[in-house]
Amino acid sequence: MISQETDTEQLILEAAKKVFFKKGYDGARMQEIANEAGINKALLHYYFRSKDKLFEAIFFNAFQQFIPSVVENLNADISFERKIEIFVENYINMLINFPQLPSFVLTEVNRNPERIAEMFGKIGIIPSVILQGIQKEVDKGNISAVEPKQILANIVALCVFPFAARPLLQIVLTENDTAKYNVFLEERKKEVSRFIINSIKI
Amino acid sequence: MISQETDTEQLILEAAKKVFFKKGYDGARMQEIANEAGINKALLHYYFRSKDKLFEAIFFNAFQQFIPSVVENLNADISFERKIEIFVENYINMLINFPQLPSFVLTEVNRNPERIAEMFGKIGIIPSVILQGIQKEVDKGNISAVEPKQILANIVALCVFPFAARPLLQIVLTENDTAKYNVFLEERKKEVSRFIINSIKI
DNA sequence: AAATGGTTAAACTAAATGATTAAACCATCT
DNA sequence: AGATGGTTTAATCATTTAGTTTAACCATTT
Repeated sequence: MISQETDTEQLILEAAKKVFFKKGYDGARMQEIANEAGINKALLHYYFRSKDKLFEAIFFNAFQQFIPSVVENLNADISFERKIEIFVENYINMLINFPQLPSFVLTEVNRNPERIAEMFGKIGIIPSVILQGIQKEVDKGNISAVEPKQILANIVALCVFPFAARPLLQIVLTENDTAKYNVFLEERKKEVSRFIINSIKI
Repeated sequence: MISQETDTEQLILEAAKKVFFKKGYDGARMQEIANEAGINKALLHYYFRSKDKLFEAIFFNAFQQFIPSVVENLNADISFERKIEIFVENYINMLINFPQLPSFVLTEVNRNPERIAEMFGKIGIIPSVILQGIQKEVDKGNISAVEPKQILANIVALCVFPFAARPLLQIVLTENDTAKYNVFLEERKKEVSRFIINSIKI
């Protein structure tokens, strides 16, 4: 019984993720999700009551995955440069595994910006910690006196944007060649940290 | 007569832009556009035949505005660093004036990536020119030997991302304070070019 | 002022879609 | 075998929505 339930529920979640990621909330159709899962449309409502609820499950999960937890890394006893290298490598690796994550989250976040604040609360992330961590490095004189805000924005932008804007950048940068663009993304793991470190070193 | 037509047509375009920018193609409703324009829904179809056609008009315009034309700037007889400063300042200024442009274009580009290639043709932009321009600077030894692809991606990412991800970044960076975030965006005009130049100088 | 032709609106249509209901199904227990 | 209770489906509902039709409107021309 239980295995039955988790199986179907899981099946639905995977199908819903696929469809929502591709079409967004407004473009997704319950029928299409049902087809994708190979089940009857009424089952979706049986398990999740409404499109909203089903979407919420998918979105919360995606949001959690998209917002990186950097706290452990920040406290580690290594140089700031090394911290950046590790973060960038890990985060871009994750994005390579879930390439539609940025465009999905950004689209939905823009569609409904109000509910985002409470989302941060739910996943227990305190943004200020990261900024303070960077400020400490400035105070210690390890990096040049740039506003932590700007540094953090730069790191995230450089990691995420190539995924969020892939359809455009793939044309502009690699003649719309998917394989070439994948190479470009691989190279960014080293390139982004080199770039960041270069720009903030004393 | 003519002024009548262009007036109504313009009215529709402005209303459509407002609604499409906020809700996206799938979330937008013809009725809402009509309300926004203060006219009857049938008039939308009278002037634009279909939702698709109306959207196409809005999207083409937005796309054109979003893709910067850098050719003149690239050929100007000034240092590469100065070119970057000018581009970044102009582009971020434009984005400050049309802040929803990035999220709208990126959302729609991801929803329908296939049609983008021909869009570039229509607006007469040859992406390779920009990359070649950067390569020339590398060859001349003006900047360090970084792949032009990476440099261009970095410049665009740093300019666009703070607008595309504003609802998230505003919480993380400026405690969800709109005025503070606007200051942050202003500061980026200087910050981004400083950042780029620092990272590619020999 | 009557006719003409473009413009606007009200009413309507057909299809799609999220949601509900009621019945069928199926495994487990007695 | 029959009852029980959760699971799945087919059929249906109510609403929304893009698009159409028909008539009213209005300025210009004759």
